[in-house]
Amino acid sequence: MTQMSAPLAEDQMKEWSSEQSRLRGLVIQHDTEPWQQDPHFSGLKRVAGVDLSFIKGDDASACAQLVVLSYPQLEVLYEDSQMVALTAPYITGFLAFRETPFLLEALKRLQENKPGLMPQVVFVDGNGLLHYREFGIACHLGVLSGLPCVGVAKNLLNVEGLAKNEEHRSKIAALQKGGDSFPLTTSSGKVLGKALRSWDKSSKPVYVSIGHKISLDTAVKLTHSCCRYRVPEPIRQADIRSREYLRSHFPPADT
DNA sequence: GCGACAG
DNA sequence: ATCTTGTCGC
Repeated sequence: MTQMSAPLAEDQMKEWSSEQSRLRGLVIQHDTEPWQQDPHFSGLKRVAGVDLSFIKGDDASACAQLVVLSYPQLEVLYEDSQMVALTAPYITGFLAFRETPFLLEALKRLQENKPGLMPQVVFVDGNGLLHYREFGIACHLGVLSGLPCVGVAKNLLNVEGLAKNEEHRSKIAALQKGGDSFPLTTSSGKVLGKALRSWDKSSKPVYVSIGHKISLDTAVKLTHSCCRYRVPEPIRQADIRSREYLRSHFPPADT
């Protein structure tokens, strides 16, 4: 009889690593949709954002959020908040194994309840190809859902020589206005993403990378076009609404 | 060995 | 991710 046992953390990470390497080959790094070819993204009507928010002392309970916004108006057309019980811990490089299952469930609910509102592209809070094994959560969600995805991280993941060193800070300082960007090139010369000044009033950039079914330049341009503030509106709305859900359903513990 | 490390 | 108010500036 085959015995199953909870793998040690290190073995679990090895399994996850090979899973990421396997799925990495399924990522499509070019524009596959008609609207992506158009200078003004004509034909793009719905963009989504996903995020998970947690309660302070509980890292196992979270509110999984999916929002669909109109484009280019960026008004919320659909919202889904769902409390979920996470099983996987947060380990840098393996964020997808912790959060993706619940994001896929949210997309599934959308498909069943409002199929007409299925998004044409999903913004994910985190990285895509800008990852240790070039398969961050944006790629993971993209490959498993089949939807075009863009990864937008608020902090730089230190992969293959990328770091917030002097040279990096210098390049950031050179970003003059919203829309300006520079490539994030690894020590081996590969471009894994771009640092983007998402709007005029932010000195701190966001890190954009390919998730699935979109080119890097299109992802950067689209991200900029979805920014009212530093963080793309779809992700920002998902964050705001999931936190609001927690505030109203799980009031801070009193004395 | 030490530090760094998406959310 | 989360703990946290006001404050300075456009």
